[in-house]
Amino acid sequence: MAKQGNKTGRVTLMDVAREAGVSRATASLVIRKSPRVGGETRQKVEAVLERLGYVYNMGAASMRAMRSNTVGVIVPNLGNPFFAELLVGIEAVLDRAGLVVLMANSQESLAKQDVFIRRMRERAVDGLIVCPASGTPVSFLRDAADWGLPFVQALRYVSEDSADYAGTDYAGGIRQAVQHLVSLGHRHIAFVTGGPKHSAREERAQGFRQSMIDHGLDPDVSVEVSLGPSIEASGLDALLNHPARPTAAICFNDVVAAALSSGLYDRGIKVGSAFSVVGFDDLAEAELIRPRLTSVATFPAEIGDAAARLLLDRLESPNRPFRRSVNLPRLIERQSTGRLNDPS
Amino acid sequence: MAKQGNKTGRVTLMDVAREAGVSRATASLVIRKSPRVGGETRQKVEAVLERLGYVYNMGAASMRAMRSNTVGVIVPNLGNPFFAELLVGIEAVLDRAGLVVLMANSQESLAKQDVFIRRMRERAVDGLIVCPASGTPVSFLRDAADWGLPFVQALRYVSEDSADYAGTDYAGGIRQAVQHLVSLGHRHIAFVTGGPKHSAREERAQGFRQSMIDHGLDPDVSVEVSLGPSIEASGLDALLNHPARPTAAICFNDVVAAALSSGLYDRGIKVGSAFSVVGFDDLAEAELIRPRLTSVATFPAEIGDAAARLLLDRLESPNRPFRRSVNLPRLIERQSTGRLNDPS
DNA sequence: AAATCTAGTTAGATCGATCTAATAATAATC
DNA sequence: GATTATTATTAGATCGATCTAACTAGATTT
Repeated sequence: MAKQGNKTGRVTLMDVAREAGVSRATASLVIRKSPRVGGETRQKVEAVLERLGYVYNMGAASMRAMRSNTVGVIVPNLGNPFFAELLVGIEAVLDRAGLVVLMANSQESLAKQDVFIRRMRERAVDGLIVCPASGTPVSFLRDAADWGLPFVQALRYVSEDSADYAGTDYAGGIRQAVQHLVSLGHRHIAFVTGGPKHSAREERAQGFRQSMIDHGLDPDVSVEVSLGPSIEASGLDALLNHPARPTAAICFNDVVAAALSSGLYDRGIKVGSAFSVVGFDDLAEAELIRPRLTSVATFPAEIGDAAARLLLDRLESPNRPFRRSVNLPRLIERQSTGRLNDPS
Repeated sequence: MAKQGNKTGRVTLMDVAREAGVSRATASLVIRKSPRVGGETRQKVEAVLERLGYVYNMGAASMRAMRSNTVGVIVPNLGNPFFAELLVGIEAVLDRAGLVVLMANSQESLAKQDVFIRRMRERAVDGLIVCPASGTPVSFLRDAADWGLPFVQALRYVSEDSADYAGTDYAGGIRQAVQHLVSLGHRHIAFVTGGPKHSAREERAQGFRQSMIDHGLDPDVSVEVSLGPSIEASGLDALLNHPARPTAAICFNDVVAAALSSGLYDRGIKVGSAFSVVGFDDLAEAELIRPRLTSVATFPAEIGDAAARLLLDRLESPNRPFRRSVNLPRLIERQSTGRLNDPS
């Protein structure tokens, strides 16, 4: 309880050593749980540790040990529950490994992203998990390599083969969605997208094209809308008045799908019968909106889990070859998709 | 570009000093933007800084300077978009102040919360913003004070007057909801709650009781449900079969409200006409579900903003008296509430 | 011209841990 | 019984910054 009489008021290893009648070095070995210290000494030191309320000073330690037990995580849009879930998964794994998360929200800004990475380097993070902001240049990965900074890409990649990557099989997810709609009789299917451009979006768009071609259908029915809480009228018009007369739409993500679904509802178009909508990500809201949203579940927390594991593995052996961890998404059929009515 | 030949490979202030032909001390003054260094010298050093790709070592600095420019933030449930938004607000303010966020998710576990706080102390955070897990003892604040750790409570408080607090006027929000329902003709109103117990929940419950009493109505119609993506049947039964025959419900938060709304929908009870539902928090989904959810907006990002400012102020002057920053919530009327039909 | 002031710079100690290499004490081997 | 291992411990250097207090050299005052 009684504080030691050094300047800062903080209890240091030196205080502990003095009090326990051992050297700093021995005290250090005790807190690091080294087996090279005798049982009696260990107990004595541990008692003092507890009694003085000693708290490890990671800053001092990381200076010599070259290990901060801290990891940086940068997401592009924390306000999106999808990324929040990703963070949940990452945090849970790193927590169990005794690591702490330095978190930052780049808001898709390259400038911010750069600043955050610098701040994290200043804090000597052991590694970085980043969902790269839209437009991140490839030099990004080269820089990280130059700095010797272990680096995992999550959800999006800048380059597939020069860093670890954890994501999900976006194209495969879209394929399931197309397959589902086709089996319900739909032939004219639109892809509705929006927001910033990046690999995850590109993969979905490509997956859509390819799946449509595989089914012998027109792959060019694509509509771009601006993202927001609700869909703007022009986007809805573009979809409904599209020359291809789509009867169903696959959306880039659930936010777009929810906006589309409520937009259709407001125009009196019955979602699930008159028009089918498939979302992507399967956020909690997919289950809550009515009609319940059919969506491709991507399990963001699982992806976060995988990303964190990739990083842990790399910290353990920095020179292992790069890996890709690709989760398999799964279509969750609900009420927003239905069998195509014969046109009247 | 050319790396200096020290052991770790890292460019240090010493390298910079040598290269620029000045002392470490001067180089240090330059990076700290001290006015006590000459213009010519400054430029020379800055050029070298850039050329060598110098990165500040916060760990080394914080050891002497007693400042890590790092702040810990602990939330009880990151998966809830409400807390994610709070985090967005906190992060934005701290980012602008050049501080970095150490983030942790306590999942309402006191044990985890304790571990996280220790880890943050180990990393010498300058301060802490915490939404205390349910059941956090008052000793918590005393400990923080003992450790000299600047501490802000967000959304929930353990004690009102022994630490800063940023939250919202929960009782006032509930009052608006009651007022709204009463003005629509409702007389039998239920309060639907769930999840862990804490000050924010208590304030809402108290606010409900008081508002009902003020309107001369029965304040005791309260139903507890278990939180989850959808509402369990027993909770719904308890509400609908309640002896007081409520015609409207005010929910603890939007997650409960959305679950209730869809539960009612599934039983064929028209929300907004046959039964009115008011949510709390006004998450994005309030706008997306159908019927659109009437909800009390609490602007979590704003609360995060306020919490972060409180912390910044306290870091600046550690001995100022404690403050409470209470946001004013606002009822957003949508479609889930409607005038009471005359009972048939 | 001596004394005082100011602005710019710096050597050396220091923060709190870890690492290296050495040492002492005991046990195992020949 | 001398030599080699093994185990437990430690003194002192070190990581990379900041702080303190001192020291220039030139400008200003007396």
